Amino acid sequence: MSKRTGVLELAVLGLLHESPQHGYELRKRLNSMLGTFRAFSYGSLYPCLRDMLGRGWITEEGPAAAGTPALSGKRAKIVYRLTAEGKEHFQQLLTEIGPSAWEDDDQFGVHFAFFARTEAEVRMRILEGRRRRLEERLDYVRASLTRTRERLDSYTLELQRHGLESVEREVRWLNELISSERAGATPHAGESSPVSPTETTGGPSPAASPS
Amino acid sequence: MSKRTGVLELAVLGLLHESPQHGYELRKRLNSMLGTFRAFSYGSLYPCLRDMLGRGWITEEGPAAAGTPALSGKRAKIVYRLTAEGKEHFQQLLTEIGPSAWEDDDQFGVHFAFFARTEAEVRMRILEGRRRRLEERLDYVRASLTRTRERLDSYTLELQRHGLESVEREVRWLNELISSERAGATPHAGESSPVSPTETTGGPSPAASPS
DNA sequence: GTTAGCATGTAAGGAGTTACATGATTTT
DNA sequence: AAAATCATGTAACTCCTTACATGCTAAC
Repeated sequence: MSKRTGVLELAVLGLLHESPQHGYELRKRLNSMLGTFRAFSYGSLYPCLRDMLGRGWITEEGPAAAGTPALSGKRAKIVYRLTAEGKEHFQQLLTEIGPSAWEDDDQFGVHFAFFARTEAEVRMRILEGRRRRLEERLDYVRASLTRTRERLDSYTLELQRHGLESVEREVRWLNELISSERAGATPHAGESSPVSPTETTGGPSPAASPS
Repeated sequence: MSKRTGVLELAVLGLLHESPQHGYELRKRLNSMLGTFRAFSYGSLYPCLRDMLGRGWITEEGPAAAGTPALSGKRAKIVYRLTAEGKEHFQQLLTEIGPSAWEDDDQFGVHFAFFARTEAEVRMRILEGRRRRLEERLDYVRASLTRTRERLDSYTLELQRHGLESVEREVRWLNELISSERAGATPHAGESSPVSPTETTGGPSPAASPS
């Protein structure tokens, strides 16, 4: 009984919620959705699918059954489809959020990726929890930095500075998101929001290295 | 034969290179040095120390032996000290860098933290390797983004944008560092170079803009 | 004299990767 | 028909965390 409480499961549930897929495609969509944020390998995906199958959240369809028509020739091997239990479990995971949804970088990232399916109230809780968490981290690191500044060489100091700025940027990003959420009930719910290619959009970006 | 090729070992070697310490203190210095970048627990530190002991890179001194005088009452339990082999191994790790030194976020971060002890040529190799790696990632993600943009909701898109900007920012940071290195800002090359505790140290600090 | 922090450890396990093994289908 | 890519999977291993167990010492 492996526990599988990881991010992968949530991500797979979310992707299969959109449409049934087979493993190979799933992995590509997964890594493409998460962008620079994270990447998974087959060695974790397939065992995860097997587990989810065992729990009844998904079913698999062999190559014989042709469910969806209008698909070009490509007949994939095994198509995984979300069950009713799977959908329910997904919604539960999205709603019953704990601190890990903002404490853990990965968890937060995946939760954020599915914000379009998340209730506004829950979104706000996650964004604010995340912001609080990062501000605590900033306080702590800044404090220990002022205590030990003189003992650090300039490269280490530079690493610290860059790290701090990364986190500060993420906080600013969260601030904007939170304002946006408060202002427009659901600012972007629809399609094709223009990602402004405006040259200088400030420049957030924390990412840096997750812990 | 546990392999222990991780970042922890390198970091511990580097910290013990400065001065002998006991585990508890080591862990605090570790997490304070790495700042927002990373954190370790005792559950990984102590086994690591045990391993390094077995390999002869460090020795342990019980509370009986009072090596350094002029220490206030605080008699710590076990003090770990780097051996000659340990020092050699550390220098080797810093010099014989492979791609993992720039592919892996953690590895890069810890290597960077010890740049003050790293040869200028090796520093440059790591910085440029890292930059190339990030630019490849940018290309890849940007390409797959333009292919699948319309299929993503606005939150997912926002996550992508934020991630991309994060990486772009790190590339700019690397650019500044590389320029700075080329300009010959090498602050210290040899042994026991005094790190000036000057408040607003110019140092090798590439960022013209003060934080 | 009890809470808080210092100090050292271990067992169990979580979450994933790498490298391998295997075969089908498309492209060149 | 060879090469590339699609597609599925497994075994072994890495590296670290959590939770626990245990005591010492300083502060209130």
